[in-house]
Amino acid sequence: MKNMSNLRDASNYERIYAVIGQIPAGQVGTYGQVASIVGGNCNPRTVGYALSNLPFEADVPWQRVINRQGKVSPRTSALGSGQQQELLEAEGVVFDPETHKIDFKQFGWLGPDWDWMEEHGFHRPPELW
DNA sequence: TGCTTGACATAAT
DNA sequence: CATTATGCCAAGC
Repeated sequence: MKNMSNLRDASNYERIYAVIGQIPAGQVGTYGQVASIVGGNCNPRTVGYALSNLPFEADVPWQRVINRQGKVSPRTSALGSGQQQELLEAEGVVFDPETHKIDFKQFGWLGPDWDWMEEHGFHRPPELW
């Protein structure tokens, strides 16, 4: 286990996983949002790629990361987007029965705690909702 | 080194 | 709403 108190020198993947790990149950973040928090040479595609490379057993709440449309990504790995939606619903996230989208105003993650970010060297994410 | 692909985002059409 | 185009970074070949 690495020293999680300083992620400034950690790889993008570790930073991405660390940020996603901060998303509480019942809330969802987006690929772009995670990328913004991680900052630097990290983009939405990098986040998606990192998650696609994520081992199944990894202790990362990957299901709480969805796309900007408010829907689970249609190309989610073997588990399938249906499974991802189930996991989120089990956490209290509600999908619109018609559009199959979640309401970011209700379930949108506002980012990690300020002190957590300061302690780990992250910067303030843009307020999207 | 260069090209292609990918669990994306955004703007234009 | 869908389709296209472009930008972005990491991996694989």
